[in-house]
Amino acid sequence: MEKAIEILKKNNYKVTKQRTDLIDYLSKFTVQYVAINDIVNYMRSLYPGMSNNTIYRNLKEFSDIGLVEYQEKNKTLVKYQCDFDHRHHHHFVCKNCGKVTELKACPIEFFTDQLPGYTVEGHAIEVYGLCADCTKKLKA
Amino acid sequence: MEKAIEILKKNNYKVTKQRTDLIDYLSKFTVQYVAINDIVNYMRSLYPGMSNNTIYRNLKEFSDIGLVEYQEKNKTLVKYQCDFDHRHHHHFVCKNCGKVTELKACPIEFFTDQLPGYTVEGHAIEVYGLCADCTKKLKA
DNA sequence: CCATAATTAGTAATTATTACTAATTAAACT
DNA sequence: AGTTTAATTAGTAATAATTACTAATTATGG
Repeated sequence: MEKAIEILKKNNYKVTKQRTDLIDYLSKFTVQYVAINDIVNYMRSLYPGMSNNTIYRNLKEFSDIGLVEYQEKNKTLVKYQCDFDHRHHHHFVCKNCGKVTELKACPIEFFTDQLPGYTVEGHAIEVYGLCADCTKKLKA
Repeated sequence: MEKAIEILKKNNYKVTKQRTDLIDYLSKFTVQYVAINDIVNYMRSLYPGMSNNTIYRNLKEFSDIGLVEYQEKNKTLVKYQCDFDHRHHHHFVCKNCGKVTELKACPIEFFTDQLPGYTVEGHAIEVYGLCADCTKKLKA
């Protein structure tokens, strides 16, 4: 939380109570995604007239500075990014329980090797299936 | 085109003129994406009252049987998949000209190796940047 | 040609996101 | 602490994208 506030300040964003409450809520979602719609409902319970604009804008800004990640497959879901030291990584998402596992190793050279002369600027990777726990459960 | 019709039949889909006209139009987009909205406009020029339902449903069905691919990053864009023999592949998308380059080699083991006990069912990969032509042009 | 199950048209509703302006407020500076 | 100002938010509305529903139509198999 304090770290997140630091990051806000470092990027010249003002620390408003809407933003701290939003971060506080988001921080519950580090290993699973939450629907933007749920965020809207929650924030409206704190700030009855809160506008979509404010929420969508903040999520986008948080994403820009690495506090938040959108699910690749479904951009209406977001999660909190708490591992501020390792911003570049990818995700495995369990289809059964929704748990997200971070994938540290990234095979981007695998692709750049196939693209001589190209300028590779970015990439999106997401892996789906069943986590170890759900694999066990569903086989029993 | 004939191959696509075959695939439709093999999957027990009826061959309607709407579908053949849709495939005919889609077949122009093998190395770049087209907006679903453009497809709607085009199809309405042939069938004035054509419903969204019909177009969205057909695109989804075509995707299911491998005739069409949605862009990962922006699901409002689709392209025709003509290489029916190599369904599994990924894409490089040029941010400048929109040209799509197929990536044959796929490093999924890179991830499965990091996920002992997990069941990996699928994955989405997309790479972005400048193609070789645009890299040359933009550096001059 | 007939039967029928799939497909489509036509219309409407819903969901998700963006746009705009006036009011408010955090932060910087006296 | 008060003042300034640029960023942020509320409030409202509009737009974009997608899905839902039912009656009419049509491709396909017999």
